[in-house]
Amino acid sequence: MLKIGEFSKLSHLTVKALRFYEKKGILLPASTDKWTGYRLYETAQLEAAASVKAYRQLGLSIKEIRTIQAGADVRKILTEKANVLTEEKRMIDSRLSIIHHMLEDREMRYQVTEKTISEMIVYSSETVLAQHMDIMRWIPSVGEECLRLNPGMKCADPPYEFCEFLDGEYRETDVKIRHSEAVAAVGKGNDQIRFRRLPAAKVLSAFHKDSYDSIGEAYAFLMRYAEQNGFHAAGLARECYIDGIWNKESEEDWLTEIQLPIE
Amino acid sequence: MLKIGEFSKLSHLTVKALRFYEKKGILLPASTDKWTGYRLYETAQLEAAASVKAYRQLGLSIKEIRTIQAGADVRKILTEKANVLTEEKRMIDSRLSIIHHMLEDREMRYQVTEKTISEMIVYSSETVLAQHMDIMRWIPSVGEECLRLNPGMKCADPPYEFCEFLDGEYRETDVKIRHSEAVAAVGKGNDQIRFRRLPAAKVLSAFHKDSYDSIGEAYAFLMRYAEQNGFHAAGLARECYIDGIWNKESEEDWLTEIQLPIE
DNA sequence: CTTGACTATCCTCCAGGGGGAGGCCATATG
DNA sequence: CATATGGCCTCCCCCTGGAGGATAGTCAAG
Repeated sequence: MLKIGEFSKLSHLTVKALRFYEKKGILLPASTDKWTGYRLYETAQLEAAASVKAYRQLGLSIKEIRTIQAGADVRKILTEKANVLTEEKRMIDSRLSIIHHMLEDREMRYQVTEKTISEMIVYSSETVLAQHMDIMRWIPSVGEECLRLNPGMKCADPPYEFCEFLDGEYRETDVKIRHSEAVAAVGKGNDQIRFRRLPAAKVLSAFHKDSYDSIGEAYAFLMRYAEQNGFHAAGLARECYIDGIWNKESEEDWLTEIQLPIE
Repeated sequence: MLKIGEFSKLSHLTVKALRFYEKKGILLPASTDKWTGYRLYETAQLEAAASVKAYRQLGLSIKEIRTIQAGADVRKILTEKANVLTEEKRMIDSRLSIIHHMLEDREMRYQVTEKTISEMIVYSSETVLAQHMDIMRWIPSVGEECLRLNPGMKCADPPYEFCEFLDGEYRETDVKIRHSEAVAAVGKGNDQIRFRRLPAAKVLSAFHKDSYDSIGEAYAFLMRYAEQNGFHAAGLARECYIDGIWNKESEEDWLTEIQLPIE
């Protein structure tokens, strides 16, 4: 019979771990001294200890080890664990790719996040604007017309509104643009305003805090980011206006989010 | 000014997380209502929220984010993180390899663990035995002779004793064998007994619980295991006797550990 | 005025032990 | 005989990044 310290040395498990494993019921001492409370192990238990240690080294949780000891299908648990590990590995690869991408970038101006936009109902309208800056006059007019068509119409909560640029390339003039705004329910459209269900989407998001003049950089950054980190664009980028001329005086404070649908 | 729920929806961070981030000091609300205690955020903080979210998606801890915000070198932190992630990935690859190896194995009789044997002093002796089973008579005689040479000699604590088989191949007769036992200090040797410093070693370990007749399976298993999971043998396998004829009657209860030095 | 939706604080829980406090037990030494 | 040391016991707090729940106060709409 071995005291816990001796068994600890032989099994290469810490005393703490042995006590913990007893509490969790995956490695019980062969007996316990009734007077002193000392845990007493037998050499034959080294095999069981090694088994626990092997499973722990594979990353199995205490609970999983317990179910295995209770007779659960080892293959099933291991297969599940392999799937989890494969998934974790993909995650790590993705993070590593992003970190390397960030390290190559000199300025580190943009922080890209991945998020999920849930499904919603939007109304959309398209037009061609002579100049990009006309956008801030055009959007309110669309909203007003839609409200005229659908009195009492409610916007979605949280509000969500964006523009897509339909030209394949960047243009300064004659910009073809589509505006969409999320609403609570489908309403009546016309030849310009069309209601539709916008499916849920995963997007890469970056915030651009500056005047619109330099917003092209944000687009470029996001596209490069997606390309270099294994994402595939699944639609046109969405431009969401957060702070702008309507609530901030200084152009430097304007805040715009670019969302690039992926997958 | 946005209440926490609104800001939560816009930032795609949960209310709980926002409160937690405030407590940790990495994302403070722009102001707090003195009467109600309500946290109030500004749209401009969406950028900061996105930054925190981006770092969290990279796996940075709260503390790391705080040091970055405090002006620490982002590149350094990211480089360290990349190293950690690379290490984790290697670990995952190793575990996956082991799991697949286990799943291919039909019986799953042996559990292999990796452990580190620390440096120690041993005395060794070699001989050629007519039969494998003679080993249990030979080992005690070596011990006695060593004790005669070094009266009062102390064995190491924990005890560690093993045999290596010096023939390149498996043999039933004329087995060339080396026995080593760890002791507290270097002693006097002779032409048969030699003291030496055994360096620390990483080993793969498997327990064989059965009579010695089938111990070849354990060796075979361990070798195949090492080969298929990217380990490289760095010495002869060590056979450590734990339970045997000296304390267990039934051969089925005999317990032997095989340790294969690696790296 | 009521009601339901938000918000606040505070507490517990998760995994796998690590670290340490405070106390009992056994052996070895002065 | 007295004590010093070391091993063992139990109990409690700590780490992460929040999630979930209890309870109470607040806000806006009908």
